[in-house]
Amino acid sequence: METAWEIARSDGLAALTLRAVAERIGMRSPSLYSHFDSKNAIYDAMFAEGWADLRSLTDRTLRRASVPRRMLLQLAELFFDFATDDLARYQLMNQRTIPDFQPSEQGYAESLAAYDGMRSWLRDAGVTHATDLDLWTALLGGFVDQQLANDPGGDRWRRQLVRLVDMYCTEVGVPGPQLRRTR
Amino acid sequence: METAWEIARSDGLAALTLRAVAERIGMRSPSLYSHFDSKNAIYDAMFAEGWADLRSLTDRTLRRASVPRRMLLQLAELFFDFATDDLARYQLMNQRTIPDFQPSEQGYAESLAAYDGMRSWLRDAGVTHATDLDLWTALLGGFVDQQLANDPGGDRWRRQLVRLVDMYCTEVGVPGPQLRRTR
DNA sequence: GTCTATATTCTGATAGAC
DNA sequence: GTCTATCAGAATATAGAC
Repeated sequence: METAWEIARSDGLAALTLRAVAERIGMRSPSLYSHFDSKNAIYDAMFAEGWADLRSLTDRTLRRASVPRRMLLQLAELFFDFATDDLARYQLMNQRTIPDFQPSEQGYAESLAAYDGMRSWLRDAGVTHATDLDLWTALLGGFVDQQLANDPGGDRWRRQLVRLVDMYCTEVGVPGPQLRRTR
Repeated sequence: METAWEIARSDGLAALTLRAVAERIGMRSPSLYSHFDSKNAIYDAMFAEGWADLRSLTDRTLRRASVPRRMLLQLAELFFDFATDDLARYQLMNQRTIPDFQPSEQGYAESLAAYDGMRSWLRDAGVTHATDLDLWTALLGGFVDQQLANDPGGDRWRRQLVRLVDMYCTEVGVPGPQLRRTR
């Protein structure tokens, strides 16, 4: 798994091959079939691991009962940094990059669990409407996408996260003063 | 080109092969090299065509001098519908799905021209700050991504576009009354 | 411009010995 | 669990006849 992630990160998600994985760990490709049923099974394990990592990171990092707007900003920064940290992982988790790959029931469940986790944090901030949740995911995803596509390694969108959270909070009615003073 | 688009749409962008293209039009794959230098040259032509189509569609459809908020809504709907109409096209134009592909200078110029077009429409609405433009692209892209990934063919995010435009206009200071009355 | 033929390389996957 | 050997097929690309 480690090696698979390394290859996906450096050469692209679609460039992942069994031979490349096996070679790097000093094995032959058929031996991998003792551990995974197919290549897609590797993608699937990576998919599940990505979502599990995001969830555990969130649980370890965020603190409840802080000022709602501050908490949402932390949530946004956490997700943004996690996502932009690894393009291949983000593509696997959130975009349909690999034509044949579809997550298994387990993998899908992992992604739902992560989504539920995020939902509970938003609930703590008083956000419960389904449309408000959809708005949140779209805003965050959009920022991540632009950062990855148009300024990889930079902070052109990352530095507007505070503004984004303020705008969102105002829109959905999260109380509290603005986090940011000027444009 | 037509056939290449068809294959990319139905089987995925990465599933595009010279053989498949040639077969569908009653040719042999080597013959394609009389028209394109390489496979990536086909991707490149598709990339440029996608951006050119978006630009010409925008120029043909939008009207200047309407109410700023209305015009921005039209711009948003136009882009959203164009993008969600064809996942493969969107991936090619906006995401790094094909590991080896990088747009040529011409293709890149086409994308810049389309971006300039969008910028001029936003300028007409009084939006000029670079950060405000970045915010616009991120918001729109995020909506498109969520629609494609989580509700393909549906309208779960599409129907929140009015809300998005209102929120954006309020944030960046586009004058005029709200387009929408309730959540 | 299109064809046949072919080079070269890579792919995921299986059979079966150890 | 790991190996060798191999399958069956696919991929992009080139050479050269017509």
